[in-house]
Amino acid sequence: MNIKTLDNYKIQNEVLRALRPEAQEFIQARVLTRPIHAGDVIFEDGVPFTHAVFPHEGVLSLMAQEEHGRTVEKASIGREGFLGFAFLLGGGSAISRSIVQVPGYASWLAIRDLDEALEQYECVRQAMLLYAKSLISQLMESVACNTLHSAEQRVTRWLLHAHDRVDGDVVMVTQQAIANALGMRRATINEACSNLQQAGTISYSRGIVNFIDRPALEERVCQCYGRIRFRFKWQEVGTGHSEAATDR
Amino acid sequence: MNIKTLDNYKIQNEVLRALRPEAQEFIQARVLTRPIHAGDVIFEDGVPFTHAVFPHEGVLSLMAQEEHGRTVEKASIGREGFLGFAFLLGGGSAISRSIVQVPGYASWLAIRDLDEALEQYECVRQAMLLYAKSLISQLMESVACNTLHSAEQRVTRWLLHAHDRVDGDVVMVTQQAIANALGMRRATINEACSNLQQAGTISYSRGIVNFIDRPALEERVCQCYGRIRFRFKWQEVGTGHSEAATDR
DNA sequence: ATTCTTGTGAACGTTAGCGTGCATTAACGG
DNA sequence: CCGTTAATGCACGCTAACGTTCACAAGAAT
Repeated sequence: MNIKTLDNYKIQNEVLRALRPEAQEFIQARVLTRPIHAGDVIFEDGVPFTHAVFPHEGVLSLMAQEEHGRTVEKASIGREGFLGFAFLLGGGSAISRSIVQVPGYASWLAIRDLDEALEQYECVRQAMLLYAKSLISQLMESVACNTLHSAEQRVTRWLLHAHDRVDGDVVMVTQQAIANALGMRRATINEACSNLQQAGTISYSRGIVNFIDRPALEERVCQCYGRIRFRFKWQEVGTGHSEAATDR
Repeated sequence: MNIKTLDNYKIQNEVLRALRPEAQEFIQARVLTRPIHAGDVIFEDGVPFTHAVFPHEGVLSLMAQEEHGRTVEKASIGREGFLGFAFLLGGGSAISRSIVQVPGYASWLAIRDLDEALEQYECVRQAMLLYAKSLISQLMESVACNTLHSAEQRVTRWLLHAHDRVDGDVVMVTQQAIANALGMRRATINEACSNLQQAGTISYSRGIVNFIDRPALEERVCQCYGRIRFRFKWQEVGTGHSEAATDR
């Protein structure tokens, strides 16, 4: 794991960006920001939290591990969220193994500092609770999507979420990684990606996926994608308890 | 929907039971408690909250509805939780359609009163946040389970959860209802239940499921069941932010 | 230049669960 | 008591995804 820290970077994490300036500065002065590399393990399952992690670019996956070696992503986290919400809701340990699925960079904040930020700035708790709610929505959609929708739709959804979480139109990810995330065979992913490429929506080679025609991708994906996006967008705009009846 | 209220009943909802006596009395004085019947719609998707609902017995399902008529349960709620957590986390409307899957009885608390309880008693917020965390765990397990495990294992898990949420060894539920909850055909459920019955673990007839050999059921179910149970149990015992590193 | 590793493409037979439709039986309401 | 409805049992062919294995090519390492 590369431990070199970044000196100059853009705060792209949306939870951090939603904070009031003074809270943001407080946290900014205490975080450690560095690149995250594909395959890095951020937390092991059950290990006590030492930090909260705020991705600015890239994708983290909370992975479920099956006896027989199969895996699935229980949830994925990008710039719209952070890792460590279990601490916020009243626990001391990571809720599952978290790994880097798409490289990028992220900020580490020691739990001690997070605790202080929570006490000092109400907006921190509020932003984090709002993300917890969005996460619940994401999870609910995932339960439904994983149960009801086809392999190709799920691959498409995964790619779109990944695209949302990086700058530009290139996502660094192999078919094997997608297979692990979706709990499918690589062969199944291959077929889906091959279809998408032939349709001219993406192109890819050796772990580099290019997004060519996003609108076309969005037409192929199931509604789950849009619903999850909407929740997160709404979160960005939301201001707390005062929303109208459009909460879906 | 039966509107007759219950005069005498046992508070079996574990969120309510976890509260300090004064908070429990405050809420107790304001709730309306009545039976819930299979098929009742508690909230429609997107409708503004009017109440939080605390089941004492029975099962509520948050249902996802697909274009083609297929459905799945995104989450299920029994006496270990409550309906309305989205309000707590910062939203005004139901996050999805909620229906009664297994009959029982539940307490309704007006949002106005809930708000007051949250302001007056810290333990209310704490208990509810802890449930939110458990719910996230439940959802994560469901994502994994729905993706990786067999129909029979999932049926078994569903039945065990239902059993946990009623008194005694009888669960009122039809195969069709289970099929809707799991997003499968009734024929698939039929086969699974038939196997379970032949193995002597349950018996059933016309919407009445009898649990005969629970240990045998627990041997057949996937680990997802145990993990979810463990989270909820831990929640009951938990006292907030002070847990050791056994949070899994 | 040559080996080695990693990512991709494609093929095999297998199977769990699907969509459908129909028969049977228990309970319920008049 | 009987007709109607709801719950269950089962059987048909079908297909999406599975497990496995092999081949090939692009980079990386030596």
